[in-house]
Amino acid sequence: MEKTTIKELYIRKENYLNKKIKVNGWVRTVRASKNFGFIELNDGTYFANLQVVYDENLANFKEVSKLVTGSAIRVTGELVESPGAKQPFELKAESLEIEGHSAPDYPLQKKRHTFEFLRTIAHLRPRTNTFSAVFRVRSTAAYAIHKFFQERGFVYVHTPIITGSDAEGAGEMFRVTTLGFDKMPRDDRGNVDFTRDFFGKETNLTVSGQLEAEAYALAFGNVYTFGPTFRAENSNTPRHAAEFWMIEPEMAFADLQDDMDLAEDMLKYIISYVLKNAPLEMQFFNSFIDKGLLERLENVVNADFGHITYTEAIEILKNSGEQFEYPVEWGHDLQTEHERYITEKHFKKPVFVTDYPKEIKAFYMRMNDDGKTVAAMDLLAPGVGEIIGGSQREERLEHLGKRMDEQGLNKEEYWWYLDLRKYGGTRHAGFGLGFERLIMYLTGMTNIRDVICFPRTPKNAEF
RNA sequence: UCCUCGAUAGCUCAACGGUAGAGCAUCCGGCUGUUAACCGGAGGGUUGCUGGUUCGAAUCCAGCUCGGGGAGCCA
Repeated sequence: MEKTTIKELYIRKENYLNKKIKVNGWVRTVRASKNFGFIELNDGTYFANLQVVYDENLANFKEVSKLVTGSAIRVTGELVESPGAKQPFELKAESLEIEGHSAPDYPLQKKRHTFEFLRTIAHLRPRTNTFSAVFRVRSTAAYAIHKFFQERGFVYVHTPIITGSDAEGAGEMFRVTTLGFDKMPRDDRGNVDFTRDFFGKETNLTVSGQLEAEAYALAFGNVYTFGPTFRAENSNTPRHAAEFWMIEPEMAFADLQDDMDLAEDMLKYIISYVLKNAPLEMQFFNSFIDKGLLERLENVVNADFGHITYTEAIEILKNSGEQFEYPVEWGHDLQTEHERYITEKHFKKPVFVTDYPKEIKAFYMRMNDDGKTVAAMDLLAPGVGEIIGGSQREERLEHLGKRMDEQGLNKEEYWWYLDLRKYGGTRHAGFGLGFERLIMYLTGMTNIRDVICFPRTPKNAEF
């Protein structure tokens, strides 16, 4: 007999009622009496458990009554209407095989756990309702991203994980080496001799696939990356991880406005897709994690995102009458409190802030005609702050070289990046979306460690 | 890295200078329809670590470790 999922039973119970079925799953709890008992069974496909009723007719009745939470079992029997009020049906067990016993010290109990504790058992937490929902939504959102870009003809590019550029400018990097730490080869001046290393040069884990994506955009037109990214920053916040996933589209023959249009379309598409394809999970989050979640997401889908320049943002903040901890002044980067005011209080919806002073932005962003600002955009969203950062790239070789000089970058190391401007350079633009931050936004989860299966953060690489 | 709060049984918490407790979980027993089942019993602790103050420290003080929240860096 073919096995059935518990989700299938709930969705199409009329197909199974009063018929013999077979299910697999893990025991959530056992309520045993002298001559019969109940098992709450969960197979990871649905929030609701399947109530299994068993009695002395089971060959292994005594053993079943002693099952410990967490045990893996297979049950065959008839699905019948339940006399109990709390479930529409139940499985009357005819045979129950114990696939894997659980030890008595199984750490998950049927009562509520803190997320902090569950992080210490990251290998078991996917068996809880919350994490079951989080990682199903994560999977759905990942699919939605591919679907969005593929439907628009974007080419999926796998940029390297190991990079030879040691200054992509996006943050501290993890070094990749096969050199032994106890006897590092040294050159004449006592520096580590990387010519003896595996790649013959210093290499690191990537902090961004953007530069490589630009090369492919200037061949395919529209491309996107979607892969792991690594930052060695000592960031101890609920929004940062050392290993995370990032989506980086890049479009040739596109300017900043095209870039923002794409970002807005993409966000709305993903949200709509997840709302439609993971409705149970989204209702769960709305009920137990974040009461205003569905309303907020539906607003985002229906709202036209706000657009202001950095200079306008400074004016709004100065005229707000708010007392900010950090002073508002043209030329300083917007602080978290400033971003929150703009998106949560002033606009009450996602807002693109554009045209930042060149001093506070990366070298590759395109210089505006005013000579003071660059064609950058940050998308600020209520609740999570900066969710997307992007720009139109500097395609003019002279301007790019000047900016690299200003920021003290070694142009020789970027020879191939500069070549892209030399051989048929075009207007082009792109952005980066932190996948985990998107998942946080979609689920209402407030800690990035709870939307990554096995999160890597400073002092934490267990599992 | 800075600021701030915290760490007591497997989990969630109480005890706040005077004998370390409860609920759940676990183990044993009872119970013929349970619903975070119920009833009875049992085991379970170097109170994060190190030092100090005190007749006496889970409790007060210092340092350290780890964790939460906020900030910076950013996605």
